[in-house]
Amino acid sequence: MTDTPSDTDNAVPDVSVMLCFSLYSAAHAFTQLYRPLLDKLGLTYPQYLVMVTLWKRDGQNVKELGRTLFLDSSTLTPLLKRLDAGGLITRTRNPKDEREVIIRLTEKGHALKTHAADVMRCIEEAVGMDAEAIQAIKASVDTIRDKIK
Amino acid sequence: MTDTPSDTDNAVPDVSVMLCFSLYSAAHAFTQLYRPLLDKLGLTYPQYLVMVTLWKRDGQNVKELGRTLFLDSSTLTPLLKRLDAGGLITRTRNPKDEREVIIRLTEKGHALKTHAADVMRCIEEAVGMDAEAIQAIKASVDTIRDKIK
DNA sequence: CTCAATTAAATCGCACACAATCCATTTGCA
DNA sequence: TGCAAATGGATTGTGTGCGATTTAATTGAG
Repeated sequence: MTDTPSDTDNAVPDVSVMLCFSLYSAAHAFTQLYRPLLDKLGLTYPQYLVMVTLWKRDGQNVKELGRTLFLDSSTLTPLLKRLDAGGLITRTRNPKDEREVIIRLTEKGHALKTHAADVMRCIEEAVGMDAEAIQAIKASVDTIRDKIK
Repeated sequence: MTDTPSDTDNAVPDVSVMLCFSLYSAAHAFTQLYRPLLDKLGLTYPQYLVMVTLWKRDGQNVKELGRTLFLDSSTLTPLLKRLDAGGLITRTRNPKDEREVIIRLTEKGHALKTHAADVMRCIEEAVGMDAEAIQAIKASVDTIRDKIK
């Protein structure tokens, strides 16, 4: 029996060497970074992602939003209800196909886009890397995500 | 008014160009990849991270686990209670400092380590990249996480 | 034309995350 | 020594995520 300090087992990988943990903890760190900024807009981070998606293209249904964000209706429906309750969006059935629910920005929801520009600037500043370096990392991460999806 | 297809606003960034979204979606993709493998062990992904940490070094308190995993007691306490209920760990106050709760693997918790090796092999195979490429990406992601922490 | 298969949302149950707060123990300084 | 500050966990409340199931609308094969 070798007596190592604090019972360390060197045959077992630490979480710190696992790529999945890097992504897990980095994603959480970003959520934390966004939180104080988004608090001012009354949004959570996933709600912000939905708003960004709608600012880009208004009038999408739940399925389309889900394809973009990799989320399904069991996550989106309650989230969208909260945005609705906050007066940022409306949810109406598509008359052409009553199965679909079309999400549309309200005036208030549209107006919030102005403040979002500040948020993005703050994030860029916090990351503090040039656009090329960021895009290179992003491309690598996307490659892995698409491989395991 | 330019009439673009589907009301697309090109002045707004899509989530697909945001690094934070890449990390967010890649982290979720990993959780999905792990799920069927961990289901066989009766673990969730965060529970697995705790077990990996304990397999590496047994007998840590909640604070230490939290520092490693970037989680606090409000997340860890309920999670550890579930591992306790599942017979994988024990939770006992430190007699030297009654504020601390020491987490120790049970026989059953220790035994699970054997199966974990299979899990890791499956994950590596699914990612399908050489160790060097993975470590390069991991290093970049860690750099960003540490910058924004 | 009809009814079974498919599709889109919603619902339910469980397990994270995390801010805010509370409680018990320990520490440290006046 | 005594007591306020600090520390480690636990608790509460809100908001995701997601598997499994349900409901309603549409589609398509016979």
